[in-house]
Amino acid sequence: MSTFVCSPDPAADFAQIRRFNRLVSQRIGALDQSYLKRGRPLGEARLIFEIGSDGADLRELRDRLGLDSGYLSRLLRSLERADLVTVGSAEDDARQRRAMLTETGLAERAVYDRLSDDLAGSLLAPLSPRDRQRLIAAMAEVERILVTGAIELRPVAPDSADARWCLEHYFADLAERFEEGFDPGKHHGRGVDTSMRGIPASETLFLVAYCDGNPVGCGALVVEDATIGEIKRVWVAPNARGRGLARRLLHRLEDLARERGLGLLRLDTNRALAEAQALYRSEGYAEIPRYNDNPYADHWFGKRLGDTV
Amino acid sequence: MSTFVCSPDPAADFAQIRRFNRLVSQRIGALDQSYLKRGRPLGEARLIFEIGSDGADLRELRDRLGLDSGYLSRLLRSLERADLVTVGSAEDDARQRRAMLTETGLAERAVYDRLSDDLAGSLLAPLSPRDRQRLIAAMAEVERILVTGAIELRPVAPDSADARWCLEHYFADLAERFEEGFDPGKHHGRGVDTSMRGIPASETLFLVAYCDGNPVGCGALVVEDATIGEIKRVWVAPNARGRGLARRLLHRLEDLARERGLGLLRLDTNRALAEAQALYRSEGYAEIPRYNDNPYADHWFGKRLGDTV
DNA sequence: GACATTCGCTGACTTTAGTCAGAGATATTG
DNA sequence: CAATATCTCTGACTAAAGTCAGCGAATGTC
Repeated sequence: MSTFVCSPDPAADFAQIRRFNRLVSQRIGALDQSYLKRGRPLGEARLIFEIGSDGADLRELRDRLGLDSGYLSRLLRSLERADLVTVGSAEDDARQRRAMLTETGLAERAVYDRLSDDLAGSLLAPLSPRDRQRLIAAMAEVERILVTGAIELRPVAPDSADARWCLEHYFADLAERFEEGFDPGKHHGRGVDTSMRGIPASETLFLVAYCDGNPVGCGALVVEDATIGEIKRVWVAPNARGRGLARRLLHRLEDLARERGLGLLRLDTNRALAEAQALYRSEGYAEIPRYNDNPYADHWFGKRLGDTV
Repeated sequence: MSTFVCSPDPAADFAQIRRFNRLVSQRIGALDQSYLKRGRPLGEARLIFEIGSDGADLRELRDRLGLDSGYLSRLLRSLERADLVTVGSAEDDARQRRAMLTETGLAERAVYDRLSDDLAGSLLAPLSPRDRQRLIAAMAEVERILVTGAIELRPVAPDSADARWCLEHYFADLAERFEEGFDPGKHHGRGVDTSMRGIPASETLFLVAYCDGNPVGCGALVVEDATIGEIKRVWVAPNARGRGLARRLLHRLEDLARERGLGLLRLDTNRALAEAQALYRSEGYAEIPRYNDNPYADHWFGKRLGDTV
């Protein structure tokens, strides 16, 4: 692998991206549109697609498609008239409404699915098997990296809904992976527990990684005193793994620690979490003696900050 | 490199393509649109972009953007009113008209160019240098393969405008590459000359490779008698090289020869054309003694058909 | 030179997309 | 229970996109 990582010519990169954008929106965008129309306004077609087989709340549809409330209402009326959709009230809140596809609507959606496959097929058809394989691989790569770029880290309150959501999944993951199982109530370090046992929130910085508004990972920095911080709860959702997100979270937490003037970061980890240990070692964390009584911890790591600033 | 070339699961490939389409049209298409609007209807913006710095015939614009004649006219009127475009008659045919950007229009287009770069930059900005490099490479790969897939081979009359266009460029290429230069008048084999010197067209099958309607390569099969054919004029435009197009042309010509029941294919080539020789050898052509008096030929190749059928 | 054809233009039209204000039903809060 | 907020729907609107028939000028054809 070559050692220089920056492209020698940013203008060439831009040109490549522009060519790509142009080609893809021409070839795929245009085809997509005409394929998906089926003699129906595009807005309605997208709606059928987006409602999906399980139905969807109007709120959700508006958010996802970026539609005006009135406009969406009108589109749904039109689809109702065509007997493709029914709109009913939600059970818990009669103000909210939920759109469902009818039998006919489901059939229509199935057609869209097939057309979408046809489109994919039409891209692959003229290619040699070798090129097909390469195309798929390159598309997967583009997708992976674009999605990676769209993930952003935001500080949130440790007791916010998104933080809670992440922690629940984190704990469920741990319960599966630890040989001894995991019970979040058994040990509470300082801060960042779902219960938050009285530690002031200002002492805990909680980051959530969002992709298109959905949380896909988290990480916390617990400020223990003026010089020492603890890294906790670094977790990445299964569908977001393989993108270096854990490392990104770790870096950001370290940056935050440096901003606060902390000189030492510590963390503990379980023997089952091999990748985590590898990550910490590769980031300059060295194994240190036990510094807490976490029953689930098998290894303790520490890293001095400041020297790398 | 793995030996199996077909993906084990076509449905997974389709799913990958659909995910890609979705992501790209969402992320790039949407951004593109909002970037390119600049408070102007999208149609007008695209038009400014498409007219380009050299101007464009209305015919061409309609084809490229898929616009109705009346609609295009109206869009241009609107741009003329804004002093961005002038529409004048073509020199040779006063019915045809040509749109040109004014000073202001050119400036406007430059802004679009810059915005397009900004968009590219916004995709790269959040990425690590390593991911940037990978993204560019993967985009280039997707582009290369998609374009390759869009190239189609069509039989045309050897004296058609497109065939002539290819041959002119082919001859110009040869003149540059042959040590001894090249004068198409000096030698005329049977068929396929620009002049066509009286050889019945039915004896010559001429293929042109088209990409988006533009010729990007050619190749001919001259049927010499009931059993022997000659491959001639295999050429690929510089901007379409590196996609295996020459091989594709050759394969198609061989298929045509087989359909006609020919048993032997021959061809000659100049010593300067090393890649061509490599191609022919890799396709099973073996060097044979001189069979014609072409003054530019240094090597003669032959391949028996039938055994590979 | 008459005739048909091509090319772009205009007028009249429809459809699609999108916006905004307010009405009406339902839920939440004090 | 009243006030307030939330959610969806309707009516009235605008802008953009697209379609179609026919006109008139320029060109090619017989």
